[in-house]
Amino acid sequence: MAKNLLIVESPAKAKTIEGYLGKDFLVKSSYGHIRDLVKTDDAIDTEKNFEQKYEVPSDKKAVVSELRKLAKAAETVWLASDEDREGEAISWHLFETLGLKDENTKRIVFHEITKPAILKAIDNPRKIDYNLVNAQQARRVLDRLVGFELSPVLWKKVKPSLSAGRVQSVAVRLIVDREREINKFEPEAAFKIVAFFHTGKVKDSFKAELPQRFATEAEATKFLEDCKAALFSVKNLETKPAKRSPSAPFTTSTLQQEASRKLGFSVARTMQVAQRLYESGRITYMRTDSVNLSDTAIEAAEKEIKSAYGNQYHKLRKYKTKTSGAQEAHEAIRPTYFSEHTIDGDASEKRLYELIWKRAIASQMSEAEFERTLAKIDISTRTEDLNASGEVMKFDGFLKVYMESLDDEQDSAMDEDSDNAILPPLAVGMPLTLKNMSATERFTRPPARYTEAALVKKLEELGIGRPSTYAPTISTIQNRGYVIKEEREGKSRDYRVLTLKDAELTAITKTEITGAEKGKMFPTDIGVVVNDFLVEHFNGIVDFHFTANVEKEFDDIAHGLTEWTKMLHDFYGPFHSEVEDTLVNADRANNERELGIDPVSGKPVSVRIGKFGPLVQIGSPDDEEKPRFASLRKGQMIETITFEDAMELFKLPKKVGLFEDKEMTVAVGRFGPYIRHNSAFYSLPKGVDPLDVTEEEAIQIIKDKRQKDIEKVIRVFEENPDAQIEQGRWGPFIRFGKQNLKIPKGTEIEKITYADVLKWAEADAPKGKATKAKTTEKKTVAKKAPAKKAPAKKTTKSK
DNA sequence: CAGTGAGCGAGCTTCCGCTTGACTT
Repeated sequence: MAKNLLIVESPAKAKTIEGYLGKDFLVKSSYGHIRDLVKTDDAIDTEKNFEQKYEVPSDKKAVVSELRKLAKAAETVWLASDEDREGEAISWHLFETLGLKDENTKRIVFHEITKPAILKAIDNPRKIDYNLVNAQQARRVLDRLVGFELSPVLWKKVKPSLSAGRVQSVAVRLIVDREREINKFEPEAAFKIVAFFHTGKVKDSFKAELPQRFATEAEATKFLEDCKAALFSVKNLETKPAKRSPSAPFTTSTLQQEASRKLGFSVARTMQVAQRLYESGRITYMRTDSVNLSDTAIEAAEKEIKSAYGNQYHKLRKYKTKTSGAQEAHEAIRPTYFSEHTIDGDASEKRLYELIWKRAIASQMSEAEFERTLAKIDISTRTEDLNASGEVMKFDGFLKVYMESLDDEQDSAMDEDSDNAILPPLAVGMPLTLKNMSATERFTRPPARYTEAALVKKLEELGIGRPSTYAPTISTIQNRGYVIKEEREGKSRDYRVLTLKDAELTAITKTEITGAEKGKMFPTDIGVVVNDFLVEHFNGIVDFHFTANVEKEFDDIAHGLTEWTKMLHDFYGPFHSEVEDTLVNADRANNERELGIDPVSGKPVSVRIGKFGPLVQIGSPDDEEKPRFASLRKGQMIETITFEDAMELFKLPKKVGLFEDKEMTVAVGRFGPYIRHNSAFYSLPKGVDPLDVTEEEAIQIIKDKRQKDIEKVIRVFEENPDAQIEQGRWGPFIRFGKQNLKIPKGTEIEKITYADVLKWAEADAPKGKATKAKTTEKKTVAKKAPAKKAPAKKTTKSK
């Protein structure tokens, strides 16, 4: 048995460290936290100084009992969890749960997994820092109190099963606020002047722009008219050197942002792929807020840069974390071996690795150097000057490997086409020939909607959430139905273009699509209702600075300046009163709004959240005649729907005629417009307006769909017409009544018999019972598991 | 992907942060 047991948080880390330490050390992992507050409402006794009830969750029991056994046998136990609040608490929980003794327990910390760092840590052991542990307890207890007191208020005042919390509710608020800014936004039009000149040789033409814009078409026209007979010349030339520096290596948040922009990954996908790279030893730990590189990494990068690109490309750089609240328990995300420019693996692993490699390498490279030229062009008939700018790269530096892409926000702040073209040789006083000039009507743009990654960036700026929770938070707010990531169609908009060419002025109207979105975060009506409710009654909690403020107090606790229970008392007293008060006094929230009066019945038309989502309604339940109802469609919201749009909703579902003696009905569902016929669904092709589908068109759509279905069938089983092999998206599968069966790998399709199908269907039917039986040790678990299953399934299915 | 839309009421939901697999589609 080894003399020393060293416990870290992650098994991959344990493996690496074991290699550094040799035979005397057994290195094991706790797999994160091993204890947590019990899941029931009595986890914290607010009357007794916030006394907590902890338990080892069932999935951690095996880990804990193994560690306990090993700890008993070891001479010394080294607690090597991360050096941050959570890590310190993990060490403390291990100490308590494993029944460790002070005299043979040592607490050590390191910020990088390198041999010198580990050895140095072992030479400098310390004791558990109870101030830091208390700070974590305060954090944990506060989050539980907030989450488990606010959520039930929502169940009572809005809808069951909703949730609220210090992090998720602010994330939703950001999205709701942004949506409102966009709705409120009124674009302003202005005419932008762009001209193309040459110096005699037509192929040397270059672009110039007027820095100011004209508010009206009349002013723009006047400008172009003035330019008809004008003489143009170079008035001023200025050449300046410019430099661009590389970005710091990746943290979790910046990796998520770049992977989203450059690879189109969701934050969850980025983390999944990064996890695989980490586990296979390709990269360092992927949940980090630090931009720091270890000395060994900096040296390795230097060596690689010098040998691959030359000495002039290297520049030693150390980065400082700007994010407030960063705990820097790890290194930045970097490749383990800089010499590996690419790796084996699937496509997404390769692409993400390359991104990480390039960013880390570039962070140790020299600046890119440019020469930027700005030319001012005189117009003889006007006082304004045109600007032309060009950029020549003198030295590529880090750009040889890595170019960071721009955010949407930065994007819209910049001119769409302010490219860095090359200017031909120019001299002051040189006359210029105008090729053409245009005045194009351009509109100011509303603030950009959040992508998942942009939301993570914002949360990080506000100090809300941690690297390990960004991706889960983004998932939570979508799973709760507060926000939805989707595609929305834009609207077309006309704009004017005036062109001056060969001393002739022409004007045309063009059309563009504006406001189309893909993969952006939109609030849902329920998200809006919950947000407004929380802002009205619990503004302190959903305030953007709440986390930053309590973090300061946690820091004070960590430094021994504040008693953690006092901090919680001061918070909980007023908070709990607010909860009580809201439960008694607040109205139910459904964001009801009256839109107008139905001209046919004379009854009021209103919109609100109903039992099954947002709806419009004509009349009220008090009327003798029952009210009429219709659900809102994709992209429509309670807050913004117009009376006209609401009235349109009552036109569907609509009967369009008969086919095979059965009625055909057109309606709009969750996945778009469809025809219902004989209890089957046929979606309408794109671009067909559900309101004016004719009987003939509907019949054709049904026939087309049937034809396509027939083409998909590979084989039908004679024994049962409900059993057939079909070509699916990912290959053939068996449709057996309502069951979809996988075909086992290596099976020849020709040889499948009906008996096989019956056998596979049988095997497919009952699921997941074996695994559940194992976890029924505790009464609470046994009671909860089946009850949980049923409603959870329903909600996921109804999406 | 329809239909529904009140209120009654048992028993359920819920937080954030630290880690991986074991699940399904």
